[in-house]
Amino acid sequence: MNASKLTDHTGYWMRIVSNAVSQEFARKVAGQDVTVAEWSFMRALYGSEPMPPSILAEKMGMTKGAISKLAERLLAKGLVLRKESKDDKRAHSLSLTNEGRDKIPVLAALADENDAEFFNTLTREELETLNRILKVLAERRGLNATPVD
Amino acid sequence: MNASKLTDHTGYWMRIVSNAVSQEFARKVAGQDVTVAEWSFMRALYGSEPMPPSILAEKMGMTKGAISKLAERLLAKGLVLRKESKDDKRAHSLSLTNEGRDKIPVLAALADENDAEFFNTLTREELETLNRILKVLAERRGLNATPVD
DNA sequence: CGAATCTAGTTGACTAGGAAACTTAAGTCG
DNA sequence: CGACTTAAGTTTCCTAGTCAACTAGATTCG
Repeated sequence: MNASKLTDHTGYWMRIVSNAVSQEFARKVAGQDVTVAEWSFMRALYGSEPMPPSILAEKMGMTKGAISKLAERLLAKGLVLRKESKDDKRAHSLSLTNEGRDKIPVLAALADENDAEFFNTLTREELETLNRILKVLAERRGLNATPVD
Repeated sequence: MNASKLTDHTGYWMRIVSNAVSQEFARKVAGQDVTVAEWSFMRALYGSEPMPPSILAEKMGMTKGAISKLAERLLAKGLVLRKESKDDKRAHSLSLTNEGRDKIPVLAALADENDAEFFNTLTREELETLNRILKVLAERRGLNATPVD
């Protein structure tokens, strides 16, 4: 390796850009009394059957602990519902409340707006490529195996 | 907006993928007694003139406070040097120590390895597109205005 | 020149998330 | 059945980063 040059580090750039996008989005959703992680959580839940925290953790690429705390917060805000499992007393499932579901379009609109702000300098084709790549990468790591409806 | 479908949220997917990449990388560099942010910090410094914390904050998309603490840690580890400015007693500049510089290739190798692990399923062309897009986005936000040597 | 303002960087209070220990509930298998 | 082992979630401890208040050194301008 050359002493003064570094090859591209995709992860490095991705982290920087992602942080910027998330930070800006955080500002946008703060007005809705929701954090970025909470949006992520709700989005993962949206349109799916109720699911256990463990699955959610996998989908979001977070630990069980983090999900546990997130769920607690969302529960307190009345946006998420926790239901015990009948056959396994350890397990439970999480789903959106009506209030939570109602909030999705609002948050999605903010997400669209934020995306636009960051990514609208890309050509349509570039953006599609980017989205496709990100989803492929996510799926390949078992992240967010959302039914591609 | 359809009630059951969400459009693509590039930021959402980027965050999830980026987190996964960073988490894995964190595990890899832990053996070098360095964190991801510290690597980022050192990488930003590498091959450039000594620079003030404020510039570094901009490049990395972090706050001054975070940089201040990061610098403190790296200083303690002997990887970074802090020098007072002559003409402005508030200001100082940060640069890598020899030890810090020596560590770069090792860390870069780990970064390469990590990148490979995540991104080698992409075609060469996809990867180039991804890198190009990320850099464009970073530059457009004034992030990491690294001289493209 | 001196008061007000601005700027560079640090510090403290707070929040979020990871790792690992822990709790409780299932399974397994002699 | 009863002792181990495994699994689902929670909790505790710790680290890292944001935000806002703060300190100290420049700068401006009456």
